[in-house]
Amino acid sequence: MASADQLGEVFARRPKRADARRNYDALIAAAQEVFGECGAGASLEEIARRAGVGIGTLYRNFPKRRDLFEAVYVEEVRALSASAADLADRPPWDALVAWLHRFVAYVGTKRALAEELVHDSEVFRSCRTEIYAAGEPLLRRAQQAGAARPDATFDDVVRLVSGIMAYQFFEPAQRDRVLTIALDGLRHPATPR
Amino acid sequence: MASADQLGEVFARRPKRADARRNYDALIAAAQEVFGECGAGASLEEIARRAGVGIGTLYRNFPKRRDLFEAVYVEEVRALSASAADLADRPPWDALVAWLHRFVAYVGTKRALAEELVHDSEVFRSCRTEIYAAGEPLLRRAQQAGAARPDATFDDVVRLVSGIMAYQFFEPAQRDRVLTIALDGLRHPATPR
DNA sequence: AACGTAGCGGAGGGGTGCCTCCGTTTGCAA
DNA sequence: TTGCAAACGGAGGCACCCCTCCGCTACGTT
Repeated sequence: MASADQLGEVFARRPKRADARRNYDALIAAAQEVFGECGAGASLEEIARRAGVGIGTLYRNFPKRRDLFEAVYVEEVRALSASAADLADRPPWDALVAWLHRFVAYVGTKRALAEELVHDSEVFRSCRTEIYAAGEPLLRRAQQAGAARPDATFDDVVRLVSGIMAYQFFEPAQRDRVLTIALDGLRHPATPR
Repeated sequence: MASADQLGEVFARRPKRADARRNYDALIAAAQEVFGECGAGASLEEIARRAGVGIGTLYRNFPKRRDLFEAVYVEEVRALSASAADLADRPPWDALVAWLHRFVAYVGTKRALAEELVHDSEVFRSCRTEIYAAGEPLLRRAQQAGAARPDATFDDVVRLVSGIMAYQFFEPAQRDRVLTIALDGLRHPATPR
């Protein structure tokens, strides 16, 4: 499967020597932080600084800015994709909603990166495939059970939810209220009107 | 009213001499473009370049980056706020939906700016007030007519819609489909479940 | 038509980030 | 323990951006 290959390939770039791997991981963690705070244009030197390594080390591991994006991105996708498996035994609608809740955590960091990567990246496409492979069955199951409207595609749902969550909510209560409204729209059958 | 004062004040900064006003307007138009493309961190020199004026002219009109943000922002709010009046004679639900459609155009540019301005800006607060004054009656009217669920606040609706629209949709058809799902959630009475 | 001044533009100094290159350090295999 | 290849780090050259300053331009008034 193409997607697994791509993700595995990125993962395999991880260096083998102990100190090198430590630095590599520190860089990804720092990048996750800094990209989250400053967006995709964040300073690479700041990332190296925060990871406690020299700028040269950053460039050896990630020769291009995009390489760092991809590594961070893949890291998050792995976690998200893995979490879909736990939900198989829940009722269809609940499983979908629960997974979407995990999805939003991932969207938080993603926003800035995605805009950068979306243009043309094999890795981005693979990640997309990976996520869709994890989430789409949940939607289909909910639709077959009559819990979700049949005219929504999984892509629609992703955009619906991620858009809402990209906004900062100062009150968690409001975030849940807004998500509820959106999910009510998803739950009901196609608008009769 | 505080909000009108604030917006008027920004508007009054517009210079009087013909050539100066031309430049001022060109700068705002260019800024709208460039901020839209590059986000809030866009290069001011690029903006001046694209407006066809010297960098000095930019700085005379907008001494601080924030001043330019505010001017762009106010410009959009004026247009949006004005457009609410046209909708008074439409049926409640249709009026709300129509206004929200105009709202999304405004959100496009806003995204990056808002994050910058939200921190502490009198102007930002005024604009918020202005928009809410324009849109909230539309929601209330729809609620009173039984077309919109009563437990949604206007703030909820704003976040719901702006979040969705902040995403880039390559296909307009999909954008409409997603918006329909969300608005269906808004239309139906509170989830019985 | 003539003039005073508001407005113009862009050179230039200071700062920051990008990326390369190479002398030094260090993990690990023998 | 020793040796060497892999990995490190940061100095430095280049590019771009921010913002100020001042000699020049041209608008609008009289």
